[in-house]
Amino acid sequence: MRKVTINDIAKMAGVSKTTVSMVFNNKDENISRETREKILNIAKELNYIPNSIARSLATKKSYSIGIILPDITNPFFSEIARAIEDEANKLGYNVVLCNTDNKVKKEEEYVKLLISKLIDGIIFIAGGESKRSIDLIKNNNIPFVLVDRYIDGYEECYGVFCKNYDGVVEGVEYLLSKNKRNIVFVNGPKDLEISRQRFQGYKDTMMKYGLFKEKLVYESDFTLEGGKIVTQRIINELKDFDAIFYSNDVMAFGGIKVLLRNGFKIPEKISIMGFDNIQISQFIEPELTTIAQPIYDMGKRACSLLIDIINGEENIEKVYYFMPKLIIRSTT
Amino acid sequence: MRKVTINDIAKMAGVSKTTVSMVFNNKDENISRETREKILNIAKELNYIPNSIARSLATKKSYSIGIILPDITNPFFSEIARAIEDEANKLGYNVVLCNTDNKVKKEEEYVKLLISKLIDGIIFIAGGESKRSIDLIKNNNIPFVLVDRYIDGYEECYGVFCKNYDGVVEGVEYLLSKNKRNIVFVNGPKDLEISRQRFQGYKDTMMKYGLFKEKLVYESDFTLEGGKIVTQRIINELKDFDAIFYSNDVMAFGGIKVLLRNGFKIPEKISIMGFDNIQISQFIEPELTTIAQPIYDMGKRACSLLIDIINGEENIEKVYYFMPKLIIRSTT
DNA sequence: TGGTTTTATGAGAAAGGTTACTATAAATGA
DNA sequence: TCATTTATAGTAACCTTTCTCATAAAACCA
Repeated sequence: MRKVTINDIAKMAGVSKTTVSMVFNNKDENISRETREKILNIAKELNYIPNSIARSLATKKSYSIGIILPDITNPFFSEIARAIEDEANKLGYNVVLCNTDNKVKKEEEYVKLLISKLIDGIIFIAGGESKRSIDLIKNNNIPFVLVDRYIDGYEECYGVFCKNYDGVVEGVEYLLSKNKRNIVFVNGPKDLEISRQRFQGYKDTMMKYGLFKEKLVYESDFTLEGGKIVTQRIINELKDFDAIFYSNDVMAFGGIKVLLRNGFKIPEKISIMGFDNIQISQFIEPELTTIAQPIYDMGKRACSLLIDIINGEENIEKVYYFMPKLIIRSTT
Repeated sequence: MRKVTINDIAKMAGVSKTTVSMVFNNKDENISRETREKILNIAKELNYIPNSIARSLATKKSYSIGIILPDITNPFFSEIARAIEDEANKLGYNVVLCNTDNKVKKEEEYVKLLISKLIDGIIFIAGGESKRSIDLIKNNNIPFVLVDRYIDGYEECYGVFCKNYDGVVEGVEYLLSKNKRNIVFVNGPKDLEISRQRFQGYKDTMMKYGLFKEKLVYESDFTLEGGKIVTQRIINELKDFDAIFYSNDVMAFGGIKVLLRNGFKIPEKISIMGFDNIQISQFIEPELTTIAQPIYDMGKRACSLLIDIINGEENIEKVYYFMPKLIIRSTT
């Protein structure tokens, strides 16, 4: 049972395949109603599904975009991915998923793969100093959008980001206003620009009030497990601290767990602040106070921006900055 | 700056494109070392990336698989998707992501899309009575594997499932052993076969001890929000209940939250049991007692099974049943 | 040594399904 | 009747793979 092609339909309808193709592509202002309908009927009868691989080869467009991200299992990324996929689907594109585990090597391999598949564009959430991947994409003239993760030295790229610095400043100010003084900051991997930005927000604010101390700063890896481990270290090493600002929600979850297990009262004894506002942060108990990124909007915007670039729209805004905002819940 | 093709390389190397193609496909036992190396060098120099669309058209293989699931934002699915993607990548395939929100209409559209893209196979996590989609896939001879969600009347399909019935039985027995008697059961959408199976496990076990009561059974939709809502109803409507068995973890999270807010002590006053064992269930506080599905293994198996089918392997096991197991934590 | 058979190497062309450009025939209009 | 429009056909191109066939060199034999 061979697959039905445009040729079969042409033969059955007694017309050329050009005509059939035109009908399917709405370039049919010159086709008689009669012919058009005959073709459409035959197509439906045979359950014709166009071969978009062949179409892609001819048009050099695949109507697919790639999305490269560290780990779909991380709620922050799955929410972004969801937004991207929704928007892509709406605009007639589909999405190829690539998990990199923050490995630049994997990123590069995926980039090559995507290029070879004639992907129309890439949404890239970098896992590190991903310059080689970016260069590869650029050299092949593939439209791309960076999301969430800035890449140092590639400021001229299209991107959708969050004002990390301002978000953290707001968070720290809030903790201070609650009379917290020894605020621990759990940073993300420091080879990520977003980590540096978030940390800077913390440092500057603490400095401003003369409260900054090197020993209050910890680093972890944005994972649940990492949050647990670092929190255990904090408990062991620090005598007095009255708040922990985790630079993402996921680490905060791990941390809260360890703290509760160790008998710390939240928020009475110690306040917890997260960053991201992933969906579950309002479902755990106690609910997490956090700096909310508009995750869905960011993903959606990234996708529509990418498709604008693909379509060669004019006057595109190159970079979008979203403003995060403090959401006060029960951990502070 | 046109894209480099096999032709360019052939011309530069002074050979035919056949030769170049053979070199890249390791069908080169008949090519002299000299020629091979010349070709490889030129390719590297020009940063040649093969056009796999053209290759797909010629070979009728795309080395892509589609994964159709309700919502990537749901941790259960993102964990499965992650497993699938890992395995696919390992075997040289990539993955097209499709979120259906349990809408059969969306499923069908995606199926058509995937077929038109010459996808090599589909992993299908059904959102309902998805017979039309399945029929479409079958009629087009696309290899596919059902995961997690059984489809009534399609028992002969390839599939990777969990012994839902047995899992729930084990869970209920455990609750009973803890002297719980009024065990509420929160079922999933009843148009899903897995819901029916899980419910049956509950019903049979409760019946066995003469404890089954219609009013202890509730239905929700497997979402966090749904879990909250149904739990509020339970609190309002039932006077005495000493345990709630949620038929997935996500609903349990929503439920725990509502219960805690309403002053119920967990597990002292009421025990909570979930189903799935998604990653966060061990990170919330209190940690969730649940019936664990081997989620990663199931995804991995589904993918390798699919690729076996694609490769026409012989003697393939058609259906895999994974045995869930009780994991006792702090909510019971 | 000369001629024939193998073997190694690679050329050429078709096929895959579609689009896009050009050409042509028929119908229409002035 | 000629020019224009309308409707459709023909064909090249997209880039690979794959099959068949050709050629030159090497090996063989007497």
